[in-house]
Parts: sequence; C-alpha cells; structure tokens
Amino acid sequence: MLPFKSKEEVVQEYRIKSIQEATMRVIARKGTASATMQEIAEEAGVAKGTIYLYFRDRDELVEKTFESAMLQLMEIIGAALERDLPIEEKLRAVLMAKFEFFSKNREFLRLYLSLRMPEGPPERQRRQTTNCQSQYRGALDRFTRILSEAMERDEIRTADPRRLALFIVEGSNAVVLERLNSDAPPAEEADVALLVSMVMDGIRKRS
Amino acid sequence: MLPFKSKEEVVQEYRIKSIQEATMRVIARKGTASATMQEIAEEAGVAKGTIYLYFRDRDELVEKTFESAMLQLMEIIGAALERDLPIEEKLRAVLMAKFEFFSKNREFLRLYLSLRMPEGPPERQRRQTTNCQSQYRGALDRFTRILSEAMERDEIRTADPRRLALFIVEGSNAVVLERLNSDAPPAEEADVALLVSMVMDGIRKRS
Amino acid sequence: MLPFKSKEEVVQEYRIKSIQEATMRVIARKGTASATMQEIAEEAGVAKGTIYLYFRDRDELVEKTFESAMLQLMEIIGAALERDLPIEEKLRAVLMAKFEFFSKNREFLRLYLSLRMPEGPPERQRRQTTNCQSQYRGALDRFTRILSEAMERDEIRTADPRRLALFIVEGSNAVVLERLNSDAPPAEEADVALLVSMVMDGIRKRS
Amino acid sequence: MLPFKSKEEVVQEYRIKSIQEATMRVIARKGTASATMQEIAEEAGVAKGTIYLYFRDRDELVEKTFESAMLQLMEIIGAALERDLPIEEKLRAVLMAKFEFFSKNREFLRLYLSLRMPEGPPERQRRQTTNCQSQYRGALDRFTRILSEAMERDEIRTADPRRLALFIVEGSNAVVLERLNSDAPPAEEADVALLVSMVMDGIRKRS
DNA sequence: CATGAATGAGAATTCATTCAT
DNA sequence: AATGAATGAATTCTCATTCAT
Repeated sequence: MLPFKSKEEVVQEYRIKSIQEATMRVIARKGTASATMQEIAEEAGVAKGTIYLYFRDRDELVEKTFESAMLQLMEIIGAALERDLPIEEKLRAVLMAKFEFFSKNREFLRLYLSLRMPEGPPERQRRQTTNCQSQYRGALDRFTRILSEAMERDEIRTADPRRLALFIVEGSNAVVLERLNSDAPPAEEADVALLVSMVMDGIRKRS
Repeated sequence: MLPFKSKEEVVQEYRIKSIQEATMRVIARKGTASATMQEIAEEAGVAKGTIYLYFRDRDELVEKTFESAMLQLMEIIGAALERDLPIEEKLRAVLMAKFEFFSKNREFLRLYLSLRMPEGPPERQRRQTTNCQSQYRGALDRFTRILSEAMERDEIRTADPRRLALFIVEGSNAVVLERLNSDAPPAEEADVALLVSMVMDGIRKRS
Repeated sequence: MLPFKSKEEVVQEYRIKSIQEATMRVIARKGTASATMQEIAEEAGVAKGTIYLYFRDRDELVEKTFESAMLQLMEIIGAALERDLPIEEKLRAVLMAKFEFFSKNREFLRLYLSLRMPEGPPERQRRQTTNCQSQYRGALDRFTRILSEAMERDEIRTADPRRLALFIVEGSNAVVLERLNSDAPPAEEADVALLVSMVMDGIRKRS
Repeated sequence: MLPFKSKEEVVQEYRIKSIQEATMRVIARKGTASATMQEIAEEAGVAKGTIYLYFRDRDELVEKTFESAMLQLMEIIGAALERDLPIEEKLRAVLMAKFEFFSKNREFLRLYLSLRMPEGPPERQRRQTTNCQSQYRGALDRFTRILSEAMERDEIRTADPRRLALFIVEGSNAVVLERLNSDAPPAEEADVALLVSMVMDGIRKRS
C-alpha cells in the first residue's frame, strides 16, 4: 500500500506546515500570548482568513502547532530510548536528541516552555492542559518510567523517580535555553557530557 | 535614628502592597498576559484609576510586583548563603529557603516563571529584560559564584559553574511547581534532601 | 412553434432552479441577512463559485429568487382574479390561492416577509426596492384595483381602496405565518372562510 | 417615599436612553441586521466601547432597545384598554394609541417589525424569541382576550379570537407602515375610523 | 487623593467575492 | 463550466489608559 497523496493533499499539508512554522517564528519573537493572527499571517505569507481555513481558531492553531512539533520531539527521543543501553548512555542519547532537536527548531523552544503554564480564563486553561500538557506529561512519564526501570535493575539509586525526572528534564531545558540565547555555545557533546556526568555522579569532589 | 514615616507614606506603602498582592493573585489565576487591570483593581479593592497613581502603566505594575517579591526571595536566599557552611549545607539552606518562600507565596510562582520569557513587542521585551531578568540573572550569578568558590576550595568538582547553577536552579523550580500543584506534597525537608543528595552525589548506584 | 431548449439551456435552468430553492431553504432557516453563500452552496450541492456563474452577486441571487417565486404567486393569484366572480368569491379565491401557495412553498414565506423592508446601505435598499418591492407593490395595486372596481359596481362600500388592500393583504399574511408556525393548523378552507366572512361583514354581532 | 435618583443614576439612564434611541435610528435607516455598533456609537455620539458599558453585547442592545420601546407601547395600549368601553370604542382607542405612538416613535417601527422573524443561528433565534417575541405575544394575547370577552358579552360574533387578533393587529401594522412612508398621510382619526368601521362591519355594501 | 465612565486602538473572526486550475 | 482555496474588508468585542468630578 503506497502512501498516495493527491495534489490537493500535498498543497494542504504544505500550507499547514507553513502556517505552523510561521506561528512558531512569531511566538519565538513575541511570546505565545502576544503573537497575533495578523503577524502570523504576514509571516506565513498568506491572508488572515486563510489561516481559518486550516485551523478553527487561534487556540487550535497554537495547540496544533505545539502538538505537531512535540510529536517530532517525542519521536526523536523515543528512538533514543528504545535502544537497549545502560542508563547513562540512555540519558546521554536523550539529551543529545533534545539538544539537537532544539538547535534545529529554535523557534519551538518558546512555545514549548510557555504551554506548560496555561493562560487565560479557566475554560481555556483546561483546554490547553488537556491538549498540550498531556503531551508534555506523556514525555515526562516516559522518562519517569525509564528511571524506575533503572532503579529496579539496580543501575541507579532508589529515589522518587518522578522528582528526578522533573529535575533532570527542566534542568536540561534551562541549559537548552541558555545555549540558544548565547551566540557561540559550546559543542553539544560538551554540554551533554557535563549534564550526564553531573546527573550520574553529582558535583561532589571525590578523592 | 528611627525610620520615620508620615501617615501619608504609611498609607501609600499599604496601597502599593495591596495592589501588588492583588496583582500576584490575579496572575496566579489567569496568567501574566491575561491578568487585566480591571480584575486586579477589583481584587485589590481599589478603582482602576488608583493603580495608575502608584504605577506608571501595566508593565511597571507587573515589573515592580515581580521585583519586590523577588527582592524578598533574594534576601531570604542571601541570608542562607551568608552563613559560612560547607557547600552541601549551603545548597540545602538555599533550597529550603526557596521551598519555604514559595509555599508562603504561592501566588508569586507563576509570575516568577513567566517573567523569564519576556512577552510582546521588542521594546517591552527589552524593558522587561532590563528590569526583571536582571534580578533573576543576579540570583543566578550569585549562585554561580558560590559554586565557583566551592570549586576553588576543592569542595566540588570543577565544571562550568554557570551551567551547573542553571541546571540546579531550574531543576528545583520544577520541583517547587510540582509541589504547589499537588494536593499533599511530601515534607519540604524530604524533597530538599532528595535534591541535595542528587546534586551532590548523582543518581549512580555505588557499591 | 414549440419552445426549443438546447441541452445547455436545460442544464442552466436546472442549476438556477436548484440554487434558488436552496436559497429559500437556507433563508427559511436562518433569515435573509444571515444566509451565507457557503451554506446556500452546500444546500444546493454546488460550489460557491458556481453560484456566481448564474448570479452577479448575493443581492442579485436573493432578489432573483424572490422575483421568481413571487412571479409564481402572482400567476396563481392572477388566475384566481381573472374569473368573473362576485367580490366575495374573488376574495375567497385569492386567499385560497395564497394559502395553498405558501403551504406548498413554506420556505418562501420568510423571504417574502423580509424583503418588504430592505436592509443595508442606501444603495442596496434602493436596488431591493426597485427589484422586489415593485413586485409586491404590483400585487398590491392589482388587489387595490379589484377593490376599486367592486366599489364602482356597488358591490362593496366606498372607502380608500389602498388602505383596505393593505389591511387585508397583511392581515392575511399574519394568518399564513401563524398557520405555518403551528403544527396542526385548521383546514385551509376554515381559515379562509373566517377571513372572508370577517372582511365582508365585520365582527359586529347582528340581530 | 420620593423616587430618589443619584446623579450617577440620572447620567446612566440618560446614556442608556441616548444609546437606545441611536440604535433605533440606525435600525430605522439600515435595518436590524445591518446596523453596526460603529454606526450606532457615532449616532449616539459616544465611543464604541461605551456601549459595552451598558449592554453586554449587540444582541442585548437590540433586545433591550426593543423591550423598552415595546414597554411604552404596551402601557399606552393598556391604558386604552382599561377604560370600560364598548368593543368598538376600545378598538378605536387601541388603534389611535398605536397610530400616535408610532408617529411619535417612527424609528421604532422597523425594529418592531423585524424582531418578529428572528435571524441567525438557532441559538440566537431562540434567545430573540424568548426575549422579544414574548412581549409581542403578550400584546397579542391581551388583544385576543379582549375579543374573547366581547364575544362572551355577545358584542361581537363568535369566531377564533386569535385569528381575528392576528389579522387586525397585522393589518393595522401595515397601515401604520404605509402612513409613515407617505409624505402627507391623512389625519390619524380618518385612518382609524376607516379601520374600525371595516373591522366592525366589513366591506359589504348594505341596503 | 480616589474614582470609574469614557475612550479608541487593536485583536479575533466571518464571509462575499475572485480566479487559477 | 465548475470548483473551492485564497483574500481582505468589515464587524464585534476587549482592555489599557485618561480625566472630569
């Protein structure tokens, strides 16, 4: 069964992709709350109305944009986790994947960071939580499970795996952000090595 | 020389404090971008116009509110850092201070987290960065310095202290957030102990 | 000479008819001002653009739709009026024709009622008046003339025939509307008889 | 207990009244569906936003405007019906009241006529029906009851009183509309007398 | 000082109309 | 001829800010 796409489908996917990319660029510039449909349309090179052909409303545009980028990220990280490696190498692989993804998708970072704190009236917050937080939570759960399994296999110390996961994920987010904000960040490998070593062995000096 | 405050000054300070507290509560509910002057005024029990007697505009209100809460946080953390303790105890003291502060000032967390990514047109972003990021950066620099000194004193391993500081600060923010979102978080001491031990010794199982 | 229609003409007439019927159905549902081209096109099973092949713009579509239904109505009523009957029977025939027409063309009623008050900017109002009111006025004039003639023949009392015509036409419209809105209206004959008797003899009790 | 109104209440009532009057004028010019908030604001000499201080949204503005004018009309008609008069005189009084009201409130007529056919999506139609039709229905019911009572008192012939009410009310609306559209309508008394005589005795010539 | 009514710039969204395929 | 994606003018509504009282 070959994946067959009619010309219309191709055009449609292309439009959706352009609009979502424009959305991410504008959000990267202005922030999620301040990105206007007007500016997104200009950035995408389409008319305002065109966006509404592909997305019900602004909320859906933002959510779908988040979801589709998040999906890519999850796939990359998922691939890194599937390989049967010791926990240290898994951690390294995940962090490398994340660093590489965000360095290729600079624009996504801001959206990624902002959707964890939903804005607006209760109803919208609920919706955003349902649609976006769930993906983020999913990623976190996955990482939590990896840590749990490593504990069971005695690879790492026993401790609340959720706390660890949170700490590591957010701590490394901060480093990603810092890298993107600096003009000449060190090689990805260097930062990843730093983090892995810190997470695995801590910062205490050993004799 | 006792600090002397005229009645007017006292009233003025009281107003400013009420308005800033109201601001934080509304931001905690709706998010920084969606908090309206109307809702803040109602929450503070004053008229909309009154806010403008004490703050030039909405941006200044948000920034000053951030700054004054941040100042408190910095003082508390500063006090924790001043004591001449080994790095592990300093870390513990700082985290305890932070946990306690946010548990007493739940409302501040959302503002704290949102101002790290300034919103809006370039001009506003610049202003917010100048006014708010600087405090955040200041806190970070301070922590970075503590780590540097500990490295010089050979208490901890040598590594980019800024990266370490970022990682630890943001990682622990995530745990603070998780605590505030959960109905019955574990004792502060427990979470702090977990983080300190993880930061100092890492997660690797040792024989 | 038989009227000869090429295949193209047949198709064209069929299209026009479908679109106009769809227009009336949508207007019956949503009201004249809220009927959108999109919904009309869907209802007619054609593309939006197709409508513009047959009608210059939305206004023309609505007007032509009105006109062609109105033309049918006028023919039916005209037929009723042509028969040489006493005024009472003429009135009965006209009302019967109207009741039957609207019961067969429920959808038309709303359009019929709404076009008596043209909407929008002066230019459009003028156009609608010219195109639609004229038909309505024509119908009214015709009925006015019937009344005048009856007065001249001393069948009915002398009075401003235009006022009488207006009163009778609109009064009976209200009854038509009420019938269409009720689930089980009385037989047409009953309502018509009521109206005819009322118009001819009034409501006063006679000894 | 004197009716006491603070200055604020007076100003508020004045604003509401100006805005509603402007609304009626614009609707009289453009039709209910085509009246824009912008034009209403300009007509009222206030800013767009000001209208929203007094009315939740456009729908509420239109409805409240209708209701308050309708209330006046009902009071005037009610007063005419309270007097204990024979049915003929009651009818005359009601019609006179109606004619006078609409000649003083020309602008209201269009709103009055348009709200009987609610526009838009089902939800809005339902709301308009609830809020506006109910008043219209109320007026109609009242008139229906008057007719019923006259039938019981043997003043008029027995017939479906609702049909009669509809017929008379709408028939006279048409005359009102015609009067307002003509430059020099006959005296109100003349038209009222025509209608009363027609309703009471019908149009049949009697020997 | 404090108030809150008024303002109007700006944002989201809709929809008649066009035009390349 | 038919299509329906694209357009952008027009519309509703929000909200920071001002200012007369």
